Amino acid sequence: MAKSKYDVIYKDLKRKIETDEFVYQELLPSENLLIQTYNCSRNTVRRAIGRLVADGYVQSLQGKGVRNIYRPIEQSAFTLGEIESFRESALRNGQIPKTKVLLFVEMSVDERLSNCCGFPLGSEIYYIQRLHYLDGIPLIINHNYFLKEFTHGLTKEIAEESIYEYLEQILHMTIVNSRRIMTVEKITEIDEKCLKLNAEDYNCMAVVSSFTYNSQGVMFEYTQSRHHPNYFRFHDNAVRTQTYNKKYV
Amino acid sequence: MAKSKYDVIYKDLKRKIETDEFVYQELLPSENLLIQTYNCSRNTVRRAIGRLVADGYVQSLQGKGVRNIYRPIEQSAFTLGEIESFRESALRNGQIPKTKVLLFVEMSVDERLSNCCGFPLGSEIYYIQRLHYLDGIPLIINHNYFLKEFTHGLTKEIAEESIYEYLEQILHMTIVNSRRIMTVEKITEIDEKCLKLNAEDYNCMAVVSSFTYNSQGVMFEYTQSRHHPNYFRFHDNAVRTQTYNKKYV
DNA sequence: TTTGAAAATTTGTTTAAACAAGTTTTTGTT
DNA sequence: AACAAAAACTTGTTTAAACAAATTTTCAAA
Repeated sequence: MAKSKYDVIYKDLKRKIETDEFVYQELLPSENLLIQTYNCSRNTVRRAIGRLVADGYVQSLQGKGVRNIYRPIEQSAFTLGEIESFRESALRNGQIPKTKVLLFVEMSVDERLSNCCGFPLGSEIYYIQRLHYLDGIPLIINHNYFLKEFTHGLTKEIAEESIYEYLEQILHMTIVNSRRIMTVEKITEIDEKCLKLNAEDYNCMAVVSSFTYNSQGVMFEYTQSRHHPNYFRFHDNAVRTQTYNKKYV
Repeated sequence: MAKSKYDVIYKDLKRKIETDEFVYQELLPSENLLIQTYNCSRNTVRRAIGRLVADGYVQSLQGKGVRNIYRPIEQSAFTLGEIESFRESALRNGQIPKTKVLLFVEMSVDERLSNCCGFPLGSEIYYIQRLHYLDGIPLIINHNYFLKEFTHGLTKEIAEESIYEYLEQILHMTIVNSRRIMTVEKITEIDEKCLKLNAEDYNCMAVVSSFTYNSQGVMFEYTQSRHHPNYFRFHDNAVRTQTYNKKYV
């Protein structure tokens, strides 16, 4: 697939950081050098670096340079700031994903559901319950609610593979962004049974609620992902915006 | 404080979105119009919009425009992608923060601590336990570990107010970025007592581990924030990077 | 009225240039 | 050798311009 120049540079720098081609705690080559290396303009190389900063791979220091502060993290972590299907995430980490469809029904939105997900009352939807395994261990129960209007033709078979692949490649839907809220909630009987949890041991779990939008600005998916507390791990990097005077060291 | 132009535009657009000056689901004024409004270049206005996209406030659609998809969220939520002290976050949400210092000691890093936080064995540190209240309710227990080398002169009194304010304004430290990991963990006796938790009710809690870096690339702070499960709420927005062919709505 | 091509409009990418601001190195003077 | 000023180098901000790509609008022909 044709890529943009800054994306190629971004990925190349990222790789060089991850493979220790750039030394930890050292400065990356200066913008001027990178411009020569990649034969591009300053803006383009700065755009790539900007993404590395957001990723927490480097920190950029006026007058000094760009310092590599990347440290490898443990596997199996879900990284924030990206929309990935379970399948994509697992494959990225070299793990073996398996998905079992517990429930696949068509229904319309009642008041309770409308309140928690925001779909209009009476909307026609697909409701899918899926259990996700990683390397044979049941880790996540997903409750997916898809607006039928935008996801025609979903089947149980598709749900066993990858729904996003179907939406993007077959229906040519453009998935734009996803708002997520993480909370801790009590486990239910379903959680207990499916994830082999023991309330004596863990009576809570991590819950990620996602609200996903297409290019029409419509929220077409609401998903509640209920994670085994022992395996849940979310990563994030925050950049401090200078509130006061900078200066020093 | 002197601000950059794009930051002024960003904040102004953000305000106009939050106050419904721009209609939900409608397109914002085109870049050309914004250029006239703010009397700036296209790059500058695009930089501001880029931040709104990252915030999940708008979605930007080639050939169409920039659509307002902002929905107000409940208060008391901690938003990812920013480094904020408890105090800053509370004040931003118009809540009354209170902090009680449970423990303030100077110590050196032992093997157990070195393993979980990454400080070199034997480093001199401040170890601070603080209980944070919001509107009178105890919500968070923080275990802060600061490298003494970079945070000289910390006192219990400062810890009762704002440590970050001290580091930035008095020591003129530049805090750059913070890596965070969210997990769910068993509650301890301290948690149970301080947060008035009941193991029958909740035997787990949300834990946010932060690794914070200064402008020298040194991780000078490790903090474990243990949140009351009932009040913990983390927000995030993810932008889908097109994996396949776009095309269509 | 419908269809389809052309034009206009919108966002996306890339280059170039200038100046500001912070840090490091060099240089010259004492 | 020590100090201070100057120069060089680094990232940060802003403007300008050109072209690409996607969508919407216009308009002419059927």
